Amino acid sequence: MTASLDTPELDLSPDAPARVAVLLPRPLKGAYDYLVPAGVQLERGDLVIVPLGASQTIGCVLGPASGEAPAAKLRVVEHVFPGARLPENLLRFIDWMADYTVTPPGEVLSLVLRVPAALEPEPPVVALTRGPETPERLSPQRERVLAVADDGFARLPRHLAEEAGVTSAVVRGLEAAGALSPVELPAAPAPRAPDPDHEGVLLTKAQREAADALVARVAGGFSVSLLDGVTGAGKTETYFEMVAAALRGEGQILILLPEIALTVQFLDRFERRFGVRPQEWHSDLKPRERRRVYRWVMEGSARVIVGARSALILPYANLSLIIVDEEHEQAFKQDEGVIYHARDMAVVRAMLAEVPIVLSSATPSLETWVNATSGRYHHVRLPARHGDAGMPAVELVDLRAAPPARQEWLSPLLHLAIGETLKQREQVLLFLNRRGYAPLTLCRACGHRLGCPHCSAWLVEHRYLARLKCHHCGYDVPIPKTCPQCGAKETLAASGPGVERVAEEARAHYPGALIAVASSDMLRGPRQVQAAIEAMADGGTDILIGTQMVAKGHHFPLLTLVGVVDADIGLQGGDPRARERTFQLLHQVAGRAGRAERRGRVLIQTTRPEDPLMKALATGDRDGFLALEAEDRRVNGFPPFGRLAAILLSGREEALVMETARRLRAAAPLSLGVEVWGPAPAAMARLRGETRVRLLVQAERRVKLSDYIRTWLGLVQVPGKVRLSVDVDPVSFL
DNA sequence: AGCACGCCGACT
DNA sequence: GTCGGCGTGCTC
Repeated sequence: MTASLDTPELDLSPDAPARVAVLLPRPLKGAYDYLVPAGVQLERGDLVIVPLGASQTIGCVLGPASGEAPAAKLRVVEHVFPGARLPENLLRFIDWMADYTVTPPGEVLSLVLRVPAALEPEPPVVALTRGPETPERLSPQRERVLAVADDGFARLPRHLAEEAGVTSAVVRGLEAAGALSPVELPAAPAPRAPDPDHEGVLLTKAQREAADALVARVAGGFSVSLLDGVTGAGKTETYFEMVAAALRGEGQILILLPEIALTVQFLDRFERRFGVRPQEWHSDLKPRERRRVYRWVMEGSARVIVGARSALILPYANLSLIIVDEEHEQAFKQDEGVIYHARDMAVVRAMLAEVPIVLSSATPSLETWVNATSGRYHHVRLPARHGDAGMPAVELVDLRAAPPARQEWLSPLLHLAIGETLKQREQVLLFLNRRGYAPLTLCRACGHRLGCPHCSAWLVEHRYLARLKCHHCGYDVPIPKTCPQCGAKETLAASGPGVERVAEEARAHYPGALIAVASSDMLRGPRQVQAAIEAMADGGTDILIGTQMVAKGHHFPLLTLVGVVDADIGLQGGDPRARERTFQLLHQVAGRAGRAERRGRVLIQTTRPEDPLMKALATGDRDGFLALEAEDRRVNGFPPFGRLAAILLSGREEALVMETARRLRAAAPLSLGVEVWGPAPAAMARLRGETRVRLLVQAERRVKLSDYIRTWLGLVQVPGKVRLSVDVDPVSFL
């Protein structure tokens, strides 16, 4: 409940009202000062309502006022939320994150205080029971309602009306007449805590050892562990033992997952192990659920929270363990608003809360791997399960030596393998990370290429929908009959393959086979995705052609052949991190082939089989690949051996954006160990009609990059029409 | 983030 | 002659 605080008389006596600094959830420079009403004691972390301009806002007390604001401006704190105090380690985390990401602290606070309604008491749910009165004349409708209500049970008005087959107006009328009485239903009880001993688990010896190593960190203060094991080695079961150990103690456990799409299976597994579902936190929660979970998080009664990256910034009353599953996933990077990497910030949060954190992956990010091999992180390895056929046989297919037929994309070798696999009545997965039919359409008469009018991107043909689409802004037009440049008829030709086009090729070659395409635009919504996955798992599909949505998670027992149609996608452009991403993705895709009893086979089509990345995929030498990449990064001063930040300028007026970028570049202070590159067109130089230019700051590890950037940006006036965003540790280097 | 103030185009 | 476009600046 909010305690109302009356506005005191202006007090000029020696014991004038205290002043506090209140951080507001807005991108303001710093905290604002407010007066504290007499008799009220405010502590750091208290949540309050304060006046701001014409309205009110929630805020968080940081401590004594700075005293910089002129006394005449000061206004008085209006309300305080009792029992809603942000813990000190969260306040320090907000500060740390704001500093590191070059964001106003108030903007970070706004991430924490996204659910102000959770601070109010939950609105009671009112049900109706039979009341003392009985109206003299009863309509048939009213009689039916009372007949239902006569059993004495309390019902929601909506349910009562439904059961009696009347409108809610009848129910309201009876309530007004006293024939029905309102009763408040008790608030939802706090969630049942997961039971660490719900189900005994049988772990292999290796899993037991790994679990013991993790359990030993519980309650031992801050530590970082990398749980490193191939898909199927049992990483989840292993860290569940650590969760169990933490549950036996006090405190809350946060499990971060890269995306909510994977959580359904995860929640099932959790429930099997611990008897109840954990609390979920993601963007799809309904407002009421969101309020509840938030409150339980703040009270400490939610013991285990599973969520996407935003779950990191909830006000846990007593955090005791953080787990980041699939830590290498890019989905942990938030790239709008406050730009941060949830995995990195999770490590900081663990440090400030003095609790252990586990990063789990089969293909760790280079940063994490370097930290683990250098001894900064504990490296807990989980070998493949005994008796598992393990990684499939991976072969590289040199597209230069044995190219596909003209206007086809599957090489003779791959076709041979597909034929053999189908003959064995086993399944094939063809992986191509390109939606649609063709990534480019060009005119054979004049050479014109069809691009998006708003973005610097080609329009992608979707033949199934008979449309051209921009995959970056949603621009979408029917496929034109004539060339928009020269007007020639029937000269537009598809260039390059997308999944639909590979499906066309497969249909032509294997007329009897059941062929399905899995890409986000062919499967609308989770239900269709689930159906496609089930069809594949049940053997109802012979050849599945899919984008990266088929790369992860799903187990297809009959799938023994994986063909990577073009392994070179993503390696163009020269972004050093693209290599790491490509390895992770293809390694993951390769892991779909084969299971316990049948060894899988993977054919990777590439024009560069001599590339160490491709060789490492073929030999399964992940650590060798990472070591090479790490060396390359070290030599070039790239992360994690150096620091990077990207500064993105965007706006509708190209000339102004360019001019501002050049001015900004010219103003960059000279500093030892810091280099500024650019301005250069951003990866997507035009996006949704805006010009985007970027500057890159590269610094030695010892340099405090955020300080440098803050100083620098303070020197330049950026016009309002130009948006500027800072991305510290960008995921893409270019 | 909201919200008010302030200078240039299409309307009663 | 006004109504209103959103660019700019402020909120303790």
